This record gives sequence, structure tokens and C-alpha cells, in this order.
Amino acid sequence: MARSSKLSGFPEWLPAGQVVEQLVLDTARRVFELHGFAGLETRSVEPLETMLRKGEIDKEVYVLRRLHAAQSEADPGLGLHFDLTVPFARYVLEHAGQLEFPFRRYQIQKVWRGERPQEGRFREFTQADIDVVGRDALSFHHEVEMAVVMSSVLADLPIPPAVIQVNNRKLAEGFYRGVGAPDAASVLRAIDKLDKIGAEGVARLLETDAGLSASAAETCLRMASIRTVDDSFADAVMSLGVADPMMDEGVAELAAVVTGANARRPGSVVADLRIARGLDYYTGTVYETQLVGHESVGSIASGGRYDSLASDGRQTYPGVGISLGVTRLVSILLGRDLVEVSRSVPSAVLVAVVDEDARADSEIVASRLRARGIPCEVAPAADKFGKQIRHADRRGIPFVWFPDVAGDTVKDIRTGDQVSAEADSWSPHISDLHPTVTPSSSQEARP
RNA sequence: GUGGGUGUAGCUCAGCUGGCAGAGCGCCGCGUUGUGGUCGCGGAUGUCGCGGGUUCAAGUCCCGUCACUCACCCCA
Repeated sequence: MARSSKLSGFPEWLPAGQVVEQLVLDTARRVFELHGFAGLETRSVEPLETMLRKGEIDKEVYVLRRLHAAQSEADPGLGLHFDLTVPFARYVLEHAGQLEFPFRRYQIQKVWRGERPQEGRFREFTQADIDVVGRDALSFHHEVEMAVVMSSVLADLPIPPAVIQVNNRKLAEGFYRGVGAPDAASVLRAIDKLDKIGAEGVARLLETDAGLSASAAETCLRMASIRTVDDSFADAVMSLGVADPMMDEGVAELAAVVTGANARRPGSVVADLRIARGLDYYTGTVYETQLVGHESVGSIASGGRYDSLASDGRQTYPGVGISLGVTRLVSILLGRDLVEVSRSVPSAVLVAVVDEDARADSEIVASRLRARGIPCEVAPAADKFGKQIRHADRRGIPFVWFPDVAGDTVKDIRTGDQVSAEADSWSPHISDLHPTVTPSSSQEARP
């Protein structure tokens, strides 16, 4: 087969990497379902007007075209979805009559963005999304719940600590309006660069791009530098002397999210007033998540509250959601050697083959093990036992089974222990039954 | 889309002012003739990204092109 060069932005893992990704997916699904979210999948394509409804022309959408479409044929106007929130909003509108509100769903699917790839940035990647959508109204406590659920997922994974940073769009927009900013979005955009270009760079941007006075820029910078683990950020904001009713509302909401989430999962959330997130449809709480020690890669889970992403004219469907960047997270774990995978194959046991005429005996052993839920495979060739053991060793398979008319034996090739065994009763230790993913020593060494 | 960097063995890379394509790791074999790993010995492996140019001679110099990569933009 001709060798295909790898395509930038379309990651493909080796088997061990796939084990890591599968663990993330399994964990997300388990925790989501534990919290009562129903699994859902939407089609991969949406009409372009659906995706770009909010005027986000700048999205780099991959469009769909039939290879044999005639020149004269009208453009179907379909594109691969770039997130899961917009398709979900469309789904809610279409099925509103058959859904119960507030509607809770999780959705784990690939999404596509035609942007230039970089570390942690891909053109095809998987998101694990949860949203709660109400009809006309949605209780505020769901904005606490999103942080709690995502924090639970992250805490159940063998990864460095993750901190969900929360801000509130009303707080930010109200504050910027209060200091006389003509365009809140451009202020947000500038503030968002604080990590990259520093306070002086942001101050310059605020004056040139966002049209702020030097003193207003200074005030915004002081606001953006506020970061607290409790609701004390509120006093810090008030001390800046900016007054705006929308801001007050945002302060109260943010305080409720931070105290609420930390009451249930201590240390899971911080109020960070520099967080901009999604300059598009978010209207209240916004979330962003950093992996401690790996902040430069960007957020691994983001989302927020949106008041009117979906509306059929008579009713609106406000929602709140958060999305785990599965591919980004896995790429950090693999690229920075943060995890160790016990083996690259599911098999706990390699059943040796004495000679090709006796392969059926080995297959019978394998069937008996499988009947009891023990993943195993039969050696591909009746090589010398040394080679068969090496075959297992290379893949990380911990046990090799030797069929023998005088009585089978099974060898733990890590310790060299070899014992008599019956295929109908022997079991590996539970920790050896499936591949495991553990924090690597380099991760533990991290402070 | 804009700007920088890099393309040589499966992987990581060396290869000077142009002169027989290399190392380490990995892989295969043997020592050890049906129980791996360590050790020793031996072995195989290349479209030097691609195309053109200069030259007696190009991995090396020149032009073009493609890919990858980093940054900007933006984002999971």
C-alpha cells in the first residue's frame, strides 16, 4: 500500500493512545449518565445557515460537496459541524414537541474546524458535551451543576489537577459599559490576550482597538486581574468604583456559581475575571478549564450560559452547557508523557500454540476464558515458546497460557511465576483484567 | 490567510568549504535445537520530501513546489 503522509490536524493515535482516549470517553459517559444526562447523537452535517445563524462568518467550516455534482447543480449548503451546541439547539427546536424540559443530554462526537493546527488544536477532534435546556426559562442552579459534573469527570481521570475558571458575561459587559467602553466585545478580545501579551500590551490594545481612555483601560486591567477561590472577588470589583446594574447581576451570579460549586466539590472552581470565552452566544456564566502545569495549551473544557441560542419565534430555549475537549486532553497526556498505559491490547492472556495441529486446543482454552469475561487471544504462530512469550511481552500482555495434556499452566511473564491452571476457573487479578492508565512518574514529580 | 523553522533508515538525529549515505535505539538471526527480558556475536533496512538547475560530481549550492511544524488570527 502506498504510504500516506500524515494529515496535519487530523490526529490518529497508536493503540496505547487509543486506550487513553477510550478511558476519557468511558469516564465522561459514565459520569454524565450518573448525573442523569441522556445520550444523544446528531448528524455530522448542518445547513450552513444553521451554523452561521449568529453571524459568525469567521468560523472556518468544512463544506460538503458531491464529487460528481454538476456545475449547474445548486450548492447544497451543507457543512460539517464545528461544535455540538449549535446542532443541539437545532435539534431542540425540531423536536421541542417530543422533549421534556428542562432537557438534559450529553453528546460525544467529532467536530471539524478548518483552522491552522497547533499543539492542542486540531481540525478534527472529539468533544464530550453536556447541556441543559429549558423552555422559556432555565433555573440558575444548572450553571452550578455544569461545573460540578465536569469537575467530577476530570477528577475521575488519572490526570494533573484541573481548575474550572468561571466568569460572567453580564459582569464583564456591564463593567465595560460602566467604564464607557463603546464595544464590549473588543474589550473582551483584548483582555483575553492578557496571558500572551501582558498587561502593557493589553492596555495598548484597549486604547487603540477598544477606544478606551488610559484610565478606563487601567480600570479594566485591574478588574481582569481579579481571581479568587470564593466570592471575595465581588468586593474587589466593587472597590473599583464602577456602577452598572447588569454588572451587579453578573457579580451575584458568579458568586453563586463559585460558592455553590466549591461547596460541592472543594477547589474545583475559581472566579477569574479575565475569562472571555466564546464571543458569540454566551450571555451569562462562562467556563474555561486549565490543566494545572499545562496552561499554555489552552482550555480543555469550556462552555457557558446562552439565553436564546434556540428560538422558534414563539418560545425561546435558554440553556447552559460545557464541553470537554477530548482530543486536546488526550494529546496533552500523550504528547507530554503524563500517563502510562499498562498494555496496548485488551488481551490479559496470550494462549500459546504448541503446534499448528493443536491450535484447536488453544482456541478451546481461549473460549473458556472469554466465557468468563477474560479478554485473551491465541498466539498467531506456533513459534518457539520464547518467541510466543516475546510476542506477549511486546504488547504488554501479562499472562501466557501453555496448554498441556499433562495439565495446563499459566505464566505471569512479569514475575516469571508459572502455575497449574484450569481454563474454567483461573482468573487474573482484577487489576490485570483490562488495560490501565496511570499517572506517569513525570506527572507525580510535578509539584 | 500572514510570518518563521524543519524535511536523511521504523524512531531520534549526525553528515564541515560539493567527493563511496552514517550513528544510537528499534527490528531479524545465532549463542540458548519449545520459556522471553540481560549479555555477546552477526545481519537487514534509504525515492536523502518532490521537480528542475549549476557541476566531472549534489544529501550538501540555486530556483520552484509540497508536507510537517511554530507563532499570529481564533478556539476544545
